[in-house]
Amino acid sequence: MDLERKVEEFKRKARTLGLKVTPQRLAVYKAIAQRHDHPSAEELFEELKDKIEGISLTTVYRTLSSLESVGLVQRVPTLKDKVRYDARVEPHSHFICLKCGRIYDIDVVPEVNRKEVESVGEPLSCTAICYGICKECKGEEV
Amino acid sequence: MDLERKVEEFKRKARTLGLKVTPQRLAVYKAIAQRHDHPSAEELFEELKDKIEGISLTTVYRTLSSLESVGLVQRVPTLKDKVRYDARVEPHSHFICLKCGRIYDIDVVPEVNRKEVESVGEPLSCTAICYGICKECKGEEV
DNA sequence: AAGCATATACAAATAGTTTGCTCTTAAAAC
DNA sequence: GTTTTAAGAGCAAACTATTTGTATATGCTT
Repeated sequence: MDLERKVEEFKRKARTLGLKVTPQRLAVYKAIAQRHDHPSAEELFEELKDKIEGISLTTVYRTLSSLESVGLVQRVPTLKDKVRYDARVEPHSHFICLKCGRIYDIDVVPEVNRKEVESVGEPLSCTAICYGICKECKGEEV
Repeated sequence: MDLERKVEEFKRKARTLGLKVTPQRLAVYKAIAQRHDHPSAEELFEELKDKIEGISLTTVYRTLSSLESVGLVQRVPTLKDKVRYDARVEPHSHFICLKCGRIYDIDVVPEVNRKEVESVGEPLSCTAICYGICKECKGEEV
């Protein structure tokens, strides 16, 4: 889905759900929808602070939290003490590089033993995390 | 594997790897090995501060970090801005309750499309995260 | 038993995130 | 289009999670 369409869908969905479409929110959403590196609030703010006048780190935090609450973005599981977000909300998985820490998207939905999962609770979705060394880092090892 | 044996293995492995076995480290390891709720440093400290004289939060942080570096404990992926640890280092997966946030162990190793993963890098291990509502929370919903 | 490298406690620094309050603005109602 | 108003934004300050500096203490090799 291209950016244009994602943004239109964003506007429509946000308004339907009672979220005002402000320039700041639009900017945050566009920024995150264009990136595939699952940025943190801080990183998004760094990208936007010079481009968008009148945007604060607080707003980025609040925006991400609003968008998350209506399902327009979602958090990605990490090993670090920092929250990262993804505008891609369809089921997919991640590859975490153990060397550089980068998180890549992978188009994979894991197969798991349903019985085992259901022994704990009712599953709604399932994602995989693969740990390894990314090609970028492999290249540097030479 | 029972606790006794895990602790012996811990002592042996730690010393081999150049980590001194101190009362604090032993206490932290025992505490985390007995729990299955993937505690944070703070939570372990809360559990230990009255039982073990002379243990500080700083030590718990440094201990976890040392143990992690030699593979005696590992971090568990979360959505929060807080690091959680697991003394169970064999491959397994997790179930995260979307209501209470608890993280359960599940004995599952996900099947994923290897080709897709390898397009990003060289995978070393793979784990699944299932999101849903745990039985505990289901029970309360009545 | 002694020596030394490593670990510990404490306090202070840093990083990430949230909150309170006042001012502003998107968008619904007119 | 203007008005109205509930929701959003900015700033500063509070809070929570984690790390670091430094002086003292202690496992463990010899």
